[in-house]
Amino acid sequence: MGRTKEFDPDAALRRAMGLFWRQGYEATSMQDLVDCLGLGRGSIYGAFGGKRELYLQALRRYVEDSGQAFVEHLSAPGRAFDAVCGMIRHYAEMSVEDAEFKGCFMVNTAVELPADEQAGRQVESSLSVMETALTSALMRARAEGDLPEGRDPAALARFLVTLLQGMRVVGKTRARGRYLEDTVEQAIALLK
Amino acid sequence: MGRTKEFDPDAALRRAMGLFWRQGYEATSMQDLVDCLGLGRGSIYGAFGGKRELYLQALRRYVEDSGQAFVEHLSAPGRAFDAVCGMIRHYAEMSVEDAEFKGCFMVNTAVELPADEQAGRQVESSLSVMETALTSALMRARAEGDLPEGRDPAALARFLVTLLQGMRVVGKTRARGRYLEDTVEQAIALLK
DNA sequence: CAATTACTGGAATGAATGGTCAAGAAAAGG
DNA sequence: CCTTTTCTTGACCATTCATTCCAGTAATTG
Repeated sequence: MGRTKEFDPDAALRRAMGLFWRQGYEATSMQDLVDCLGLGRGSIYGAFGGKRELYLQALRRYVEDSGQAFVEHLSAPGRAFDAVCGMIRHYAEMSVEDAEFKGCFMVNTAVELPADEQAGRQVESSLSVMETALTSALMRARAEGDLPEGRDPAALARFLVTLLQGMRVVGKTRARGRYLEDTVEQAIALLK
Repeated sequence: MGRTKEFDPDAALRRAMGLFWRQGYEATSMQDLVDCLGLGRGSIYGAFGGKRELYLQALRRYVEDSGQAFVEHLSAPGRAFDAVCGMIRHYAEMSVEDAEFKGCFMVNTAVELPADEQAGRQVESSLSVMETALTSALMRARAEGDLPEGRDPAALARFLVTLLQGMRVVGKTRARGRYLEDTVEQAIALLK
């Protein structure tokens, strides 16, 4: 019933995500979104609600997508220990290759909107996914004999979650190269 | 020669710092600043320039003050190793006690304004101060026999800088307690 | 005590903000 | 085909934005 949408809401959400990710919430105006999405204001409000609702939907999408990729990486075939090390290296590579200094959308949100309850819930869910995936990977690594006895996989996982967020912050500075190289090296040394 | 200022520019800058720190750059309006500083618009523009100039001056002040405190903590009398551990614990405590979820003004800036050259320079100078102070503390710790042989103080310092930034990010979430406790514990275990 | 100089506080500015709305267009159901 | 329902477009709204400006005021200098 009724007229069908002319645009792809999924593609529009993806574009909005990129814009919010690059510019942040406050620095992005509805006019920016109109220009970027190629839609009229009315269409955006009709499809997504307001600016904040659009942001939250974009964030949700980011959290789901990146969370899935995170879990997949850590549960890939092969030794879990190598997967964990690979993840740490991957974070450094992502940051160094990030020419736009976008960083991580989730970290950006945690920093810019710490008081927003709904955004906060998504940030915490993202951290939780990382924690769980890392914990189970580290438990597997221990079973595979790659993790020294006496190490607590859950505590180590939370430590790594914190460290990865730090890499995303340092990755937004121009001095990131020096910091990230050594961070990767030292973190991996810790695990051994 | 002319009328003297009725307000204390230093105190005003401090108040502005608190406001930008709490709210971020974009989310803080000149009206907010007028209300918070208790000054007329003209006085603010006359004393500090515009909004961005005021922000940069507030940031500079933060970077200088916190940098000095950082260095002082690490060069206090006593074993350097304990000072480093104390600093890690201090970061966790600061974050947990931060009822307003302000986080670190420098981290907030790095995340919100990664493309601003002047802000970036101050962020990098802040990281550099931390790196230097940690490196020299770790060298002292090694000389005092508290750091295992074969550890590279400079690389370890850069690793710790990254980790501390991560603690500030996680510290802006409501789940910070779990993460920070384990992060402190694991980081100190790494040093031993 | 002038004259000078700089600070003060609020009015005024035009642009930009997020959000609404109505008129028209297009698709689906009957 | 006609009605119904939704979508699209762009004009429109009140509000807020950063900044400028100016008339009034106070302190210092000679």
